[in-house]
Amino acid sequence: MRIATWNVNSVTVRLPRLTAWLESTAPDVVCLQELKCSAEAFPAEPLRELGYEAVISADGRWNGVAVLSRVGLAAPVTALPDAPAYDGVREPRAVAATCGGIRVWSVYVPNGREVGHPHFEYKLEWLDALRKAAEQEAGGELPFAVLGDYNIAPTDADVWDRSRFDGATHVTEAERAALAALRETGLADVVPRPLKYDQPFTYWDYRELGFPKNRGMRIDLVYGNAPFEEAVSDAYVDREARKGKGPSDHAPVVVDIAV
DNA sequence: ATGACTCAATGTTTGAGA
Repeated sequence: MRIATWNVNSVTVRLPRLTAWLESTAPDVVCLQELKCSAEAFPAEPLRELGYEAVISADGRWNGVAVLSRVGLAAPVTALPDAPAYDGVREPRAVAATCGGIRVWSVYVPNGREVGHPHFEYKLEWLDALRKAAEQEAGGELPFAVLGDYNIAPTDADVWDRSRFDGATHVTEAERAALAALRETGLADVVPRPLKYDQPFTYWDYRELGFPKNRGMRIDLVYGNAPFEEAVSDAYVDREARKGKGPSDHAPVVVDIAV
């Protein structure tokens, strides 16, 4: 089975690239983030024509997540239990489903904006809610993984120049401690191989030639439990999908698993 | 070449992304 995660930065704008990528890559399950559309505007029909069912959580302008599957969608969940609200709103940042014998969550972790900003506290609280949800599922026999845009670089090697990140979000001890707590539920970081260069970056800023200069970050992660991790046969970042006209600023992470 | 930001709505500017 082939499973992928991709922050598409607007599923409506990216639809032509998404459908072409689905046809060329042929994943069985895809976790999407940053749909940036209402539930009504989600392009369910063109995806169905390619054989994919979808479970989504979306409410308009920002955020929005989905799981696409062509191997079944069972036991869908469309919100993270006990997720904190921000400005009084519970944002659509997590969905789950069981697809072909694998339990997956698609997550879009809050950005945090700046250290000390209320959004940063929100990020940490949201990650704690995710940890509690993972505790319920990570210990089972079923292959289980939380895939998505975590907005955290797990190590200093996961950013292109650590000295540029002093005082910034995405690299702090508090954020990395939240990731460590998530791993302690029984999950491991499935690190993909890069197709070029040494580091498997998954995001490059649109500005200032970020991609051509490979000024990237690894912030799109696959956290799998033992049955999942032990079945992984390959994992890579599809940087080809970041090239050309009109890409997302994130590249997909693709995992092949012997299930 | 991989090329100098992009997206959606609050819409001709703003907020967010990271």
